[in-house]
Amino acid sequence: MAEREVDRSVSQTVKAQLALRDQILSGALRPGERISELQAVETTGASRTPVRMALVRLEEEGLLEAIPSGGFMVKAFSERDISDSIELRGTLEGLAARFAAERGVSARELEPLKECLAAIDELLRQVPISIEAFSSYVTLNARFHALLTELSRSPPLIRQIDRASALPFASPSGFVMAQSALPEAQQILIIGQEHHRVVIDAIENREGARAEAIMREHARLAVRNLRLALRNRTHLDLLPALALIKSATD
Amino acid sequence: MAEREVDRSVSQTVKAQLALRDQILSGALRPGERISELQAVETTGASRTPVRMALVRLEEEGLLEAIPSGGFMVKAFSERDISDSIELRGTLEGLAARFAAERGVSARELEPLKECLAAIDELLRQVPISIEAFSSYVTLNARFHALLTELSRSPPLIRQIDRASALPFASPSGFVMAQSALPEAQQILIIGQEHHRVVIDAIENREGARAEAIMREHARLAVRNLRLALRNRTHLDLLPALALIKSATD
DNA sequence: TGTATGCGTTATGTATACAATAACGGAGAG
DNA sequence: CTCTCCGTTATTGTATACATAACGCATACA
Repeated sequence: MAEREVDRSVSQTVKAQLALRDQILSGALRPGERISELQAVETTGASRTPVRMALVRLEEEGLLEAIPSGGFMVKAFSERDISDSIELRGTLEGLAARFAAERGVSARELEPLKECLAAIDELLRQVPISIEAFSSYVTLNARFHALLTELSRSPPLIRQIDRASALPFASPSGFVMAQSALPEAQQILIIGQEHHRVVIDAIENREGARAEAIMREHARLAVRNLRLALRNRTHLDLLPALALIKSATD
Repeated sequence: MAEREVDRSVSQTVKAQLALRDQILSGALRPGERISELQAVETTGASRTPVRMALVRLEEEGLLEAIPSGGFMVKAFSERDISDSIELRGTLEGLAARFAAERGVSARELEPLKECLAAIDELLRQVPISIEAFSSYVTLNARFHALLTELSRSPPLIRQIDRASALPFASPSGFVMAQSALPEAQQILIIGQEHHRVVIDAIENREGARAEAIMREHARLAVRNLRLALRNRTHLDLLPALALIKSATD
């Protein structure tokens, strides 16, 4: 078939990677399910070579698992895998905060962080928070975490944090959304914002240990809340990525 | 050419990946240098498809960097990148030690760690240590760290530590070899062994915080020693992987 | 002499054909 | 009726051909 429609604006590899990731996170492909290359070729519109490159990348990202006899399957995660991933990310972010504090950060570099902080404050003034505001919160929070990571000025650490965030439930947006399933959601967001404020203060005052400690606490709080949220399964449709949890945890 | 000699014992992709990694770590390909696919095809004996898969994997490993206009180049690291990578790994291992301590480890699981410890003690009894003994030490030390990581029983964490060790200088073998360049090498090994002993003790007594702290100290020591070793550039041929340091640090 | 443009060469991105292997099903024997 | 073996089929692994974009060089014009 020569009349394959080709979108030349992005590479076929990237297109296939995005499409497959969507399929996985949306739950169209279930955990444990084998991904057929041919099927992926049909659904993504790319040919086998870019599809295979995308599969390799997704495996490295942690969303897929190589099958010894060949091919890939969608990875399945236990509840503990998820909480460990969040704690792992918190530990890495703690190190980033410490690096930032110890190495010093100019007022100008801290500016965007403070803007984020102020914007979130504004959102949280609403009681109860609206859906739109919550959506903005998710974006701003992710931005805050990304900026904080950057402050470490450590490419290897930034890279590792990015990798740790590849798992959707371990990303800032992911765990905020998981927490939102709880009745105390608003209170949780306010506490989280307090953490944000403290870490900036610690970095400004070059208190590495405090900066690190608060980010770890931030993550531990997220873990506790995730545990609670997983009890209230009814709300979990808020986090489609949780489709990745293996059903064995039921 | 149909008469390409093919080794069917391992996949061509793996073969290419190993061959390319060797070329990078041995310094045959210099940092910043662009890797030509065609050239890689010739040197590895695989065809372009497996070579490309290997390149993608090596990029994800952190040894290569994608060039925006296409293709890959050998990544270059600054001295700080290296020390950050070691500290990063130490932080992750600290978390692993804490998990092990908090979650509890049976005596049977601790057995192989203790065997490692005893074997290293045996080696360190030699003063000065022989080349062969040092080589055994490198292996045993890597084994100790791998076993400790496993004790965390956290697949996401184990995975992340493996990734952090992909950079050769950040692996246990890597930094031990870097330290060996120092005149105080033997003393350093003895201190490291003391750390190993403490972490096992902490895990046995379920002291998570102490187990974590000692692993982080272990890494910080390695960083300090690496800094010293980098001053004594004359000895650095002991660590071929240091070919990855960008010459800008001269 | 310097710069800009155009063409040619080379390398990468993509598609597909071919080969090998593993999984699955059916048939036959115990 | 069940287990095993063989054949078929489907899917992955590999190779290569083709398309396209980038780089460099040369030439011409300012």
